[in-house]
Amino acid sequence: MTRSEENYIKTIFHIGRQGQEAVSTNSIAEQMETKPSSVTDMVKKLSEKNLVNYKRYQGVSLTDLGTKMALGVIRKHRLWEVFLVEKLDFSWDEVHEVAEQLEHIKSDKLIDRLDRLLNYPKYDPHGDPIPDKDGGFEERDKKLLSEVAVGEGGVCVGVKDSSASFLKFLDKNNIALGQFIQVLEMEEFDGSLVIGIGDSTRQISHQIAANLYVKIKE
Amino acid sequence: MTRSEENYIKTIFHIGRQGQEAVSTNSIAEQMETKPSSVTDMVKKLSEKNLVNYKRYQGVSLTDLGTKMALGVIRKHRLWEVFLVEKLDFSWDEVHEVAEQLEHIKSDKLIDRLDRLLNYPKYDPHGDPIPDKDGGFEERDKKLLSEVAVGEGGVCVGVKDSSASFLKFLDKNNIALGQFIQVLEMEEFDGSLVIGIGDSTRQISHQIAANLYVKIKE
DNA sequence: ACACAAACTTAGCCTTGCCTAAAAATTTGT
DNA sequence: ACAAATTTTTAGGCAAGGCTAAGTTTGTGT
Repeated sequence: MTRSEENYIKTIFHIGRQGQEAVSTNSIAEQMETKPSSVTDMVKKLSEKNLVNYKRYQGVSLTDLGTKMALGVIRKHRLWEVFLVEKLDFSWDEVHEVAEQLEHIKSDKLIDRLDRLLNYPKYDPHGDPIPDKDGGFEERDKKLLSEVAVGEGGVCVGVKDSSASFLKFLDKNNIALGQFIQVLEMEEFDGSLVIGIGDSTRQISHQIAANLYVKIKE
Repeated sequence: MTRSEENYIKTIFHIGRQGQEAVSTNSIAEQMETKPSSVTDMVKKLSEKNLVNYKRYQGVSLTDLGTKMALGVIRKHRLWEVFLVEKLDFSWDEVHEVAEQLEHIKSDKLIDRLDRLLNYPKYDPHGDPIPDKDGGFEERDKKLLSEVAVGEGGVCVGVKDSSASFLKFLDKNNIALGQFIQVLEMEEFDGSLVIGIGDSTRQISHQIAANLYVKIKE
């Protein structure tokens, strides 16, 4: 697979995750910052290589082979992200861009050894699961903070939006994975929350809460 | 610079090192396993970008800017090689291929942090010097084993040929960087040597000796 | 000195991956 | 149900980086 093919497959996988339907040409184009006509071209090529199912005007979905390839690229991406944070002290808002490049390096041995060096991590710095060698992975049992009942709380285990700006906001407000967050109040009017982190409390907008995943303590 | 441009610049640098003359189109083509006509095309492009000096039919040489770029790529290549050996337990015959891919990753922060992780190494696993951030590097004071006088010896500090087959041969014969090698005898007829390594002695061909660098003990 | 070989360049073509403009299919609103 | 809006595809082009075949230029041998 070429670098470009890998990027398409990966994008189709990501779009396909939220909504089992066939993925539309336009959504792929938008996500990849390219034009729909380019997507059509590539999708035909991927279809010939048996990586996607494609019928004109009907959108695409990954074949089993395509899914396996996508998981391979995602595994690499996320392992490199862990490497950058754990070994090179990158912050979690800096890793994506570089990992986008590193994910295309072709060497099974490299990625297996990297996995070992990092001690077989299960989640990347944003809390997303890292597929294993065979493509298996377990999504963590988690909930958006915006859906947690007042009075309850949980450990922060991931972010939905992993844009640099959101991640930087979290850093500024001392919110990080592993922290216990408690929902103290919820404002009816705009859905904003008062949350407790450690000894302090903070007010956060609904937007923020709707992009933070927590794991409820049973 | 594109990946391809980087490869050309790097190749021109390497060929230029042994013989200060302008580098010929054919030698570049041969080294890169491409055709001379392709080289001409690319060399024109590099010339327009002020990376090489080029006059039709007269060969090319790197400009200062080109040299700086070449050293940047070589720095990355060699640092990644150290990483692969030191952190991922690759053997020295396996690193080149993967480093050829990794050397094109674009991130200054990445390479500086990698340098730090590896503790600012001065030499790669084959004994070649690693340029620093500004392109400075010191070639080690060294001698080919084939040129060492009988009775003398030195510490093995590098290889001239770093092909996988040669490196594997050295592994098989327990020859590695850092080892003390003594020239015990030299056969007039074919230039082969009897050498001492640790407690044992071995016979090696002139070919082998002419590709091993040692540093003479003063 | 000059013919010929070797080295190099040019011309024209190919593939990949992208683009714009225009046509076709599908979906939507009433 | 059917015209309008939207989505998707097709057609035709472009730049990068390669290739082959056919010139040029340079260098060499006698």
